[in-house]
Amino acid sequence: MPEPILRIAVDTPLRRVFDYLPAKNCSANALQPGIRVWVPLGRRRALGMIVARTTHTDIPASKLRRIDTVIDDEPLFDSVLFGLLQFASDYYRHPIGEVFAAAMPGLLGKGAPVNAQHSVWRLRSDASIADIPKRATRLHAVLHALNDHQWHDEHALADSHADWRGALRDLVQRGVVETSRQATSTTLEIASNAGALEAVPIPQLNAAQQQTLQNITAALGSFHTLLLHGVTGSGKTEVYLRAIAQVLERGEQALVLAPEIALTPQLLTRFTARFGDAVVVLHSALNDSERLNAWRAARTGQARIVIGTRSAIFTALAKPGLIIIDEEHDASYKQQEGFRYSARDLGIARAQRHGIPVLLGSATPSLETLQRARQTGNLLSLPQRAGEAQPPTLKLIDLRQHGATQGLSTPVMMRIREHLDAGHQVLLYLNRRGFAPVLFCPSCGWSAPCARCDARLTVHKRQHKLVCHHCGHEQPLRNECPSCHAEVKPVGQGTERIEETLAQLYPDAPLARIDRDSISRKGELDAVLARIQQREVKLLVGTQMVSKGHHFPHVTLVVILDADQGLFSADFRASERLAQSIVQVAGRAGRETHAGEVLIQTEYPDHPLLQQLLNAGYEGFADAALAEREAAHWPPFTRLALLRAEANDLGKALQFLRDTRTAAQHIKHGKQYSGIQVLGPAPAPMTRKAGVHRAHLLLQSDSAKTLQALLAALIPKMDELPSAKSVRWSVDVDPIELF
DNA sequence: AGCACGCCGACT
DNA sequence: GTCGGCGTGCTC
Repeated sequence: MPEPILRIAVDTPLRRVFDYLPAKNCSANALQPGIRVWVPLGRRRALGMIVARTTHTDIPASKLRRIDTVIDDEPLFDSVLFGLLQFASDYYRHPIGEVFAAAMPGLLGKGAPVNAQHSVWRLRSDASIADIPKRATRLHAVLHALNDHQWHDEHALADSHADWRGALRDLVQRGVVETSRQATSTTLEIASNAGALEAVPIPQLNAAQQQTLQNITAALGSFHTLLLHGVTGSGKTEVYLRAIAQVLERGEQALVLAPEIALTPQLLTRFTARFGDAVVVLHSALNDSERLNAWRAARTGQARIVIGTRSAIFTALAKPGLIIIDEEHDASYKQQEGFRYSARDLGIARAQRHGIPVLLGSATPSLETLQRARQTGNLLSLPQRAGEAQPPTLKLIDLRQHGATQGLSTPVMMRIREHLDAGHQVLLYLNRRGFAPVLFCPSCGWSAPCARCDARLTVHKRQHKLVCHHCGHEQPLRNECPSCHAEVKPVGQGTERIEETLAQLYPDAPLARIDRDSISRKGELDAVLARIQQREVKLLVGTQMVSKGHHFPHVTLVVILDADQGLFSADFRASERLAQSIVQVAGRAGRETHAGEVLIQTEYPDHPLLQQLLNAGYEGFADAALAEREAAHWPPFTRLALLRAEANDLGKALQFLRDTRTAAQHIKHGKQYSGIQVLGPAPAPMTRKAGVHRAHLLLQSDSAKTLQALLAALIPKMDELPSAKSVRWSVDVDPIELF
């Protein structure tokens, strides 16, 4: 009988698998899909994942090599997760080996055992105990404990002698005792202790929360995609906690995804206060072994609740019961380089494969999710704030009518004063860090450019630097124009400048700024948040960082300093993002007893987007935006794939994409790919970034299926194009950034 | 991605 | 005379 052939995914950027012969002295049954192996690849050894067994290969026998070592004795991923990863590799057109590598903690990718291990010892069968002197009581004490010739662990030997470790070391050295490592067995606790740990009373659910929870409970046990559209402060988290308690009652696990920025200590405290050490967290601050331990705990079922960021969607789970994706609209769920997956979309696919519900929560759902929920009817709403809190009132401030000095209009300045005088806190939002976005010469019109990007340098006054926010390049701040030697001026507003202006206007009000420049370490953010909580800070200015996840219960006035950045963008998603930002920031206001006030500064108060948002809320905006998307054939009514190319000169990138376009047209002619538009190629909006020139080709399709079929045929052709050699290119399926 | 091979410039 | 620059090609 011929030897089986193993198809193995290796961690390389190659879009194919490799065939190998079984390892020597290895039972064929040990080689199952999902098992990791070490294989020779070229001149190196690589970690591979068995994806299939066959009996036939087209690879000539002379080229076939043998698996080196089999790492696992059971598959790392269960069949559902394994299938999901194969699907993801297919769907996102990313090399399968890299997909597997991305799905496991780093140490597993380096060959670490999947199960926790501990040392064990036993008496060697050929041991000659007679040679050990009688007076060596320490050694004999340990030998006595080992006299049944079985493997013993630390617990079994610890009582034998005070220095049992030293004795074992000696016995191993004498060749009397042998040592090994055994998998640490774990017991899956099915009994739930949900609620038992809560020291503080569990809040009562209001009627809407109760209804929502009932709907989620009813969905447990089968696949549903549920959208929980709950306004800020409506008590989504409490609903999650109650739903999770139900999942634990069923003896199942819950997987909770959140954006990194929303994984605040407060949120984690809420989970651990309710569920104790049943919770594990997977976030960026963990080191490799902590991450592996959390992952193992989830896989064995010891951890009943897993909270994590994007990549946690790949956590192996012993008994999954519910997937929750909080802030599902957040762009950070889409990986923006390499394996460009969406954790939200894979979360839905995973739930479907497990036959469990997935709960997508947001105050500002993505249009994709909203459209899906409207079609399926699985829309759960929490339209009101929980408790006493009132919704904030939104008002536009017409900058053409009022003008602004240093970015602040007169009505805004007055309202800030009034709120401060009433003893309240004020939050100002500006999504632009630094002092000013441009350093300008009024005499000759020069403005400081980045040498490597098609962008202006941002003025950072305090650090006395000019910084490119796209490539990180820095140079000293200058006062003089390099071409005409006139004095140069910072133009426009950044958070640093607003902070300075506020300090001058309200010298009595303690001030804090929250952006990437003022907060470098996570601890600093917590410290500032604590000062705000304790009302030591009265004025708060910040970027996106302040708009996500944090609660500012004493803030009664929110000012959106510049609403106009997203109004006229070429990117069809810009208006959605702007609406989400406005609603999210507005949600920071008035979360306690005082009603909040939101002032939005704009040059375009009549803009339909702002009008819809003010008059009809996020739902009204979404209706209008969806109608626009449908008319313009944008997602969610079509599907996109973006082909990006970069090269040291733009011509090469464009030439490659023109060749790609020709190849795509060719494929389209050969088969039935109606409903696919090939748009471009075109230079990227910021063509030169960090010294490389970038261009795009966009594929737009009526259906995901045809788009997939076209990509499947097109990508191998792209690999073979001669013009591919001088460019770096990548595929982005369901892109969210079109540049 | 690694990792080699291979063919042209500045150094002990 | 070598060390080493990164273009090109291959990995079952």
